[in-house]
Amino acid sequence: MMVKPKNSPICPITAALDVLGGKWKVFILSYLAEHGTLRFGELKRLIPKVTQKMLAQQLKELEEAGLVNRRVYAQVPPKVEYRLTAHGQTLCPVLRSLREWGYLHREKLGAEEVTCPEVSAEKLIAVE
Amino acid sequence: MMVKPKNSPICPITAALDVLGGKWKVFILSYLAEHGTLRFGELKRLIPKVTQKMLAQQLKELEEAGLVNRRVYAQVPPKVEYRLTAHGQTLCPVLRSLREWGYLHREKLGAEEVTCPEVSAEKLIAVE
DNA sequence: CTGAATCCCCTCCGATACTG
DNA sequence: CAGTATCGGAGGGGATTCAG
Repeated sequence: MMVKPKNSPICPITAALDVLGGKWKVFILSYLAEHGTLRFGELKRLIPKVTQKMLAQQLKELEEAGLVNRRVYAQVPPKVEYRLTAHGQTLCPVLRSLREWGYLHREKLGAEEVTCPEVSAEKLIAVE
Repeated sequence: MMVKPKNSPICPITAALDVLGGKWKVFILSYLAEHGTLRFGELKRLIPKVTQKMLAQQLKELEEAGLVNRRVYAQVPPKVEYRLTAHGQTLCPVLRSLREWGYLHREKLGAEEVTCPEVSAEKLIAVE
């Protein structure tokens, strides 16, 4: 009697991207995975280019998705901490995998960029 | 979009998202990882909601990023095949990881929908 | 069949200002 | 400190048409 999905069976990729697709969500999740618990301002500092508005919005969506937990301390000045939920923690392998690839990918880009920046063409001839 | 400042030490996440951030790129890469080689029309059929324009655009960007190889057959009607480059193949673990998580996440969503959505004790008390 | 080119709507998101 | 509210520009991306 499991009234299953009236909707179309969503593919796994879609299911994942629905939740992770935001412009800053992977950053947020990644930093939370790394640091465990972070305050709003700490996240803001870790992701300099995000605006307050977007950070708050993305955090809210992540919370609604059940990936992030929001804890408010009743004090002045306000203090709000964010951390991954148990379900959010299941993303850690994915985030590590992505970050690892990004690291290697960046290295490869760096290797390709060697062909130009500051060394004159003359000096490059010698190589290879 | 894929503008990368020359000499800034980009974090791995940024490096990864610069290349994968497009709306359809993960889908494309995932299907190519699964099928090995696909024609344009086959990709279009596998991702029904993408438009021709976006599919072509995203494929072009992936090609420029060095993740996808484009092979054109000189014949009429035209035939163009896409596949992952060697470097693109290094993404397979990431894609598998993501897809696996999406699958489990989707299951969890289904399970959660059975429960009462009225229960929202969002603030303060956060037990785990 | 594969793709480029146009038009154009509509969402996203940045800047700014305000609140508790 | 941690948000919310509002406005407005930029551009993502959809529909359509043209081309090889």
